Amino acid sequence: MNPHDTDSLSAAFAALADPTRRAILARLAQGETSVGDLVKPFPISGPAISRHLRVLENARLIERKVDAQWRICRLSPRGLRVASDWLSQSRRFWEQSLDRLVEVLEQDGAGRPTASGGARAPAARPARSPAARRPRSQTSAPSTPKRRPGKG
Amino acid sequence: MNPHDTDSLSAAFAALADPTRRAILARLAQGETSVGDLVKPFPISGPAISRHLRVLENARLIERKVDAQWRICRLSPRGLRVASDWLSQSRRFWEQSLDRLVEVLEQDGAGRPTASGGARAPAARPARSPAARRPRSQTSAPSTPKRRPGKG
DNA sequence: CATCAATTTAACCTTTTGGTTAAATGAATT
DNA sequence: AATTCATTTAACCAAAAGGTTAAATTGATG
Repeated sequence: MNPHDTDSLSAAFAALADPTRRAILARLAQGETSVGDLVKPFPISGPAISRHLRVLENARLIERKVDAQWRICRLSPRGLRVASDWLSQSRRFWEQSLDRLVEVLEQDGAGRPTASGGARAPAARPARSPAARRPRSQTSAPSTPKRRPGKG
Repeated sequence: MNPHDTDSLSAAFAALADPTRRAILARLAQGETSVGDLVKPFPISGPAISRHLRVLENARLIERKVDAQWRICRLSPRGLRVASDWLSQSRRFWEQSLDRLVEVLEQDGAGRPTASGGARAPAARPARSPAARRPRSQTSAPSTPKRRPGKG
């Protein structure tokens, strides 16, 4: 997850988050088409579709070529691959994480994480122990301001 | 693509489109955590994170359980699976489509879609009247024949 | 019970998004 | 040159998104 990828990932997911755009992509999966033909099946105006297409293009999900006065749109594998790769990798990773979690929960339901070996699944959590649960007097610093620092 | 799936797909992709939320997910992949701990690494306020968490929850990407005054967040496989499945399926489909397209382009540049098995890749194009408007050979004839959109 | 601590809700603000219609651009036809 | 068609840009608007601070809520504790 380089900062570079972050950007294009965001663009790809944002583009995919819109049903109209997904429908456009589905249509393009059947073959390249002109903008005008893409407009037809939708109840929204040409300019609206034009902007959806720009979003898809910026996300590298489609490409356009010029054919006289027509702009022919077709799928582009790039953006899709970026998103797909991120997702499948994440999923694999998360599922490992979830597996570890399940393991831990099964083998000791009372739930003290055993910070070593088993799993760091239940990782950071307010330390709650049989004997101790004091969010207040952890050390001797009771002067915590109620208001969060924040900025203006 | 039922309307039901459409909705949750949109939610999942929209949730994934934000880098902060992806960072939260990455953090949760290392183990469940309290909201407070999730806030720490980010330069934004608690309420902001809280809202990100709600978005993730609505997208079924995380779940929360209550532990005293803490809300413990953990990954949820559902939303991720929805998005991942959609993407990998789409990708497979699109790649077939792109393959067919390449095939067509390679085997006959003049573009006879061969509506049979070959590809309906160049599918819908501005269908003009049969003999209407052919682009009379433009001044600087490019190598790729400027056949008018619409079947060749 | 008073109070602290963790989190959410409320109210507000600014930017982005998705839509509209009207005008502009560019290519092809006449 | 004028017209027509395909598409984009411009200007505008309403709703959504993401952020902030202040206040409310809920649980634990002395």
